[in-house]
Amino acid sequence: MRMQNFKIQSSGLGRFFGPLEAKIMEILWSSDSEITIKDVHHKLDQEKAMSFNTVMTVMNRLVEKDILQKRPLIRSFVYCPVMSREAFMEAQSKELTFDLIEEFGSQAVVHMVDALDQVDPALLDRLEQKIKELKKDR
Amino acid sequence: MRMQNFKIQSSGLGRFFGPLEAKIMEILWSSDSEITIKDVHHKLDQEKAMSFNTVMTVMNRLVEKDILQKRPLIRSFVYCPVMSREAFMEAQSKELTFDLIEEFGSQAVVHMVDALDQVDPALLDRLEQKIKELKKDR
DNA sequence: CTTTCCTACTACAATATGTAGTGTAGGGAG
DNA sequence: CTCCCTACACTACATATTGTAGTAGGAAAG
Repeated sequence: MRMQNFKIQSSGLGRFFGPLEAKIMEILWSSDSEITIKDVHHKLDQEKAMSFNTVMTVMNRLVEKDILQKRPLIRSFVYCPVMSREAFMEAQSKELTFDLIEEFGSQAVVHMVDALDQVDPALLDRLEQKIKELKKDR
Repeated sequence: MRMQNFKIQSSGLGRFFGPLEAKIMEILWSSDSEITIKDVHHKLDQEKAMSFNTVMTVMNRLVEKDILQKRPLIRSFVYCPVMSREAFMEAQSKELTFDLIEEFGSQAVVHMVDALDQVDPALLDRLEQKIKELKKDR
């Protein structure tokens, strides 16, 4: 699974997926086990009328992109995410953090401190601690 | 100017622009003053044959996206970036760092330490110092 | 054997980007 | 004063991504 874009304007899953894709992933990750298109369609259809085929197309595209797996079952298929939501978020966080530092280097460092301070100052302490831990292990 | 995407797979300006857009911005930012489509086309054309109109279209799209400015001159137009390359990178770095922390919170913090350590350990010291500075000012 | 249902295939719209042709207006050459 | 050249505007087409959905086919169920 290889994400292409981090959308700057969006938030949450919308940063990585289209709007419908995001809703579908939300449903997949919320359901504990494997799930059929029918199930997903049923949930989406309650919010907004939508063709079964629309859901199927998008889900199969997610399979092509290695974000979902598709397994044949009796007379049907079941779908499930290749990664858990947590693993996905973890992987993206890692990838993006690396990219950010590769791309912007020390510029990013300055902004990190500001950003952490504004979003949640407690994270600053956490970061300071993490740095100390790493240095101690040397 | 509002960028939409940060492309995870690319690097440099290619993270924010299409391939041709990136080359054009490269040229614009390399030239110290205002520049015509003709100039840009001339430079690009040496690498790879390309229509004047292709360059014009892409440059005018960049104007629509508020990335370039276009000023009428005698019998022609001159183009220049709305922001310097430095300002652009600075703005993107800031935006993305904020987004990253908003989106991933403490998860990002953990990855930051790892990423900094791998990309350039000296940045870790810089970060530690920055945190101390901020805390002292309280 | 027919109906129902799921899936595959196909198709179309909108947006983003790369690519380029045609049309046009106005300044400069003769 | 007329004609041409050039730079620009407008239009068009290709590919990719995403949302949307119709149609057709096959298999199961009755």
